[in-house]
Amino acid sequence: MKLEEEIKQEKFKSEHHKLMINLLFTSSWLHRLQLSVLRPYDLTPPQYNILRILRGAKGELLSLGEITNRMIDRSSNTSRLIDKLVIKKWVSRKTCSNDRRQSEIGITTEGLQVLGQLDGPIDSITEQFLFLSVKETKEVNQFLDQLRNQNLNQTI
Amino acid sequence: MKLEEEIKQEKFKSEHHKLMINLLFTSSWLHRLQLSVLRPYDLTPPQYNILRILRGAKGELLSLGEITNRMIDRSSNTSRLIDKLVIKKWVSRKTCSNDRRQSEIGITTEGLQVLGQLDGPIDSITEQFLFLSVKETKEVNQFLDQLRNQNLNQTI
DNA sequence: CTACATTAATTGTATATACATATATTTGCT
DNA sequence: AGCAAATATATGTATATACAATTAATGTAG
Repeated sequence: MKLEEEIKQEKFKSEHHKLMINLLFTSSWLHRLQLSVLRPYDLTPPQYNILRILRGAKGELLSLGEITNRMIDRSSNTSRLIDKLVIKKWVSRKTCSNDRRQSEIGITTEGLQVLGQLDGPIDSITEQFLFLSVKETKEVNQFLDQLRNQNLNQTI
Repeated sequence: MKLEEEIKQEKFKSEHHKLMINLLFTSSWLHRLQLSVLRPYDLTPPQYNILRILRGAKGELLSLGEITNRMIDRSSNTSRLIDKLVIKKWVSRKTCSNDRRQSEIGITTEGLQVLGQLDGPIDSITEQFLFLSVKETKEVNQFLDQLRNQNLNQTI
């Protein structure tokens, strides 16, 4: 369905305005898709994001701040998210000995196993994007990167 | 900054995978932009969305379900959001006399006033999109509409 | 070396979503 | 009419974000 039908709005003020709403709407849809894949594994999207970041670090331990910097949603409350992952034993956290304000966070073997099981299902979400050519995909990526670099966003 | 720099990830598995992350990341950025504009008016994005829907109805009263259908975020808990807007006196709600299960919800004069004050600031967010040509904007819109209509999403 | 600012992380509280369940009303079947 | 199914909304509880404030450790200026 076109966005107009989805949200029952006959027309938008401009094509640009529609694009803004479309981005938010589509991302909400994508978020629900993620949820449905992660739910059987007792993971939420931000928790999954953290596990992916830690796996990507290839054994290197990361501080909480470093994880936050790498997250898709910057406003995540990483501290409490890590708490929950530690309880599930998918993540380890200990105080950094050099700087005792920091913590050293890593993914456990169990955490890696859960991620492994999820790789397939998550890839199948990515496959939804394959109807776009690589060239088109690059163009949309470039557009999004540019969008975030207009004047106004300096203030955010 | 390119997404790679934003989330400190050197490279993505594919351009399509980057696009998926980019959509989520950019929408989160857009969300924070909205928050910063709405905050001085004591509104949140979903509450603002509801006011916009009611203004768009041009005086027609809408049921709670109808509002939900028109929202950007379908999983919003409209019932409790309306509660808060009623408390602020920006929205009115009464039981529908024909079908007492439904409610008839409308925007108040005060609600319209708040919206009026916000039109400028919100438009300035939309202006961030103007660096794209109308043709390109249409293409991205079409892409997003198509994306949501691949096989998998039937299940969601 | 002490006092003050800075930094890293945690915590408190309000708002919102996710999902299941409950309540009230209406519809439809016999 | 009587009763089950369907519909519209509300509520309970867990998770997460938003923003402010706090705590603990470190850095630094004098």
